[in-house]
Amino acid sequence: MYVVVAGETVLPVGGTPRRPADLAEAVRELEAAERPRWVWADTRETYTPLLERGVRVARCHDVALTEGLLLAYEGLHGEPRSARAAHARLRGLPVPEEQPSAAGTLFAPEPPAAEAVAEVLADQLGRVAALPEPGRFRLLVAAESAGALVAAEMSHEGMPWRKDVHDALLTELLGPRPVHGMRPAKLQALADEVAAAFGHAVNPDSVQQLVKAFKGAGVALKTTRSWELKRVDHPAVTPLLAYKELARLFSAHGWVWADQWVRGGRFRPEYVVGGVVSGRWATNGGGALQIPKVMRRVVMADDGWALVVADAAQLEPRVLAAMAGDQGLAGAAGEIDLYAALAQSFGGERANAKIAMLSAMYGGTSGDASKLLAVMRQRFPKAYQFVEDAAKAGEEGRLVRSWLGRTCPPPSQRWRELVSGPEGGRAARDRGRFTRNFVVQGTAAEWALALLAVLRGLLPEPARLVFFQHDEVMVHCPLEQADEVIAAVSQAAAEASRLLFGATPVRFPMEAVAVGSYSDAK
DNA sequence: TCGTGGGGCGCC
DNA sequence: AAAGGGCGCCCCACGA
Repeated sequence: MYVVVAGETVLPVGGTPRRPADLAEAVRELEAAERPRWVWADTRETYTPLLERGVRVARCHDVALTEGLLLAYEGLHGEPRSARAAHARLRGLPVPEEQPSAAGTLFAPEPPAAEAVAEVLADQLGRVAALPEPGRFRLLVAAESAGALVAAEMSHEGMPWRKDVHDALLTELLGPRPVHGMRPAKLQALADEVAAAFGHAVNPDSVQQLVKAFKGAGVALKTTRSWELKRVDHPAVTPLLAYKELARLFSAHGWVWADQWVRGGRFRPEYVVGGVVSGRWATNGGGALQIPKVMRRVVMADDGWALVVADAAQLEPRVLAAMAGDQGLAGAAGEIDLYAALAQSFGGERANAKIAMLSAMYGGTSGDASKLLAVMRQRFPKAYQFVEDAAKAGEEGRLVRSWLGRTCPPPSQRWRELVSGPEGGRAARDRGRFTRNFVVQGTAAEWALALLAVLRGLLPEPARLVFFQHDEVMVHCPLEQADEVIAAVSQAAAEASRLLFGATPVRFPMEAVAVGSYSDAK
């Protein structure tokens, strides 16, 4: 049973619309009685006010996300995908420009009428049914929509963040919080050391000034990337590397960041479901997916609570093994340490096995990669061919799809021009590396979404998902629930694997640990 | 003064 | 050890 919510209207599909006096209460009652699949134009917009009223729902169909998936499948990646745009397209009307949906939008358009949303839903269900693999795409739509529920819930709940511990950490590393516009003491000291090493003033944030200063000291640099600097013998290098590391902490996750993003002991980023073409999430401000490892100690469970942290081990090669149906690779992927299981195929070296797999999935060519890829081609021909085919499709300007049907963007006009020009080979190879990776990364993202959707349904009250980062989840729960949550994670991983791949020898281990602080995980 | 693009680096 | 894929965000430099 599908029930549309748009504005203040509730419309059971096939029934009559009504405008309850209290929308949240009406949703709560219907959820308890019928467990419908809720349909709305935009999950964050509609679901967040419900969450604020303490209403949670089990399932939904996000019309905009689904439209985006369908448009991409149809080769129309990037076309306006809002419910409003989809409805206009359906009626043959001019398609409105996409409005930015960031939280800060002042003049958001009126939500489309419930009837319009219902029309778009019917159209979408029809388009899905006509696909060659409707079952897979239905799973994709369900997982993407469940992801939208989780994202809204995590933004609402927030990740536990101890502002006092954060301040202490920053003070320890950088010195006390400076007045506005100043560098913290330890950062300034490092900047001074860099200048002293050159014998004149240099802004360590300026690439140009640094390259010039090193040139003056007889050191030719192409870039000032830290790995290149590490090879340079000059007294400025050590303080400069230290400066770069701390400057990043200060600017990206410092006091100003905390003032903006941490309230009431919780960090509340806005997640963007499907924000990455491969289906990974992005964030809109807050940098939640780039929290430096050194900062993990700041993420602490409340008193009497625990953080259950779990990440999927070697997810991408396992996904490749399952998709390609490569028996040899799938055999290795039946082990907990996939790379160790592959080592004997690659001269007994686990490290070589890892390089071979990563190079196959990313299109690597450097160092020993080509030699190791030749071994992979011989030992694991189906897996090798699977990513080669994806790369070839990309080079030829064709579309590739993930396991469930998420589709990469078509090549741009610019790319088509470039590819027939003198630098064409380079452009073609670049796109080949992208599509090669897309099929793997996209399917890994689908597995993770499925995991999230299942896990969400297994969690006991009042446990809450509070973080999700590509292949890693974090649950905040009362201490006494930790064991139950750990078991739920394993169960969800197994169920996600079954949902995507059915019976497969490939295992997707997801070991969860209960900790007091994020930094104590792994 | 503002927007944009590149360099650099955090995460997976 | 780095590189090969995907991002967001900071800063600087530059041009309108």
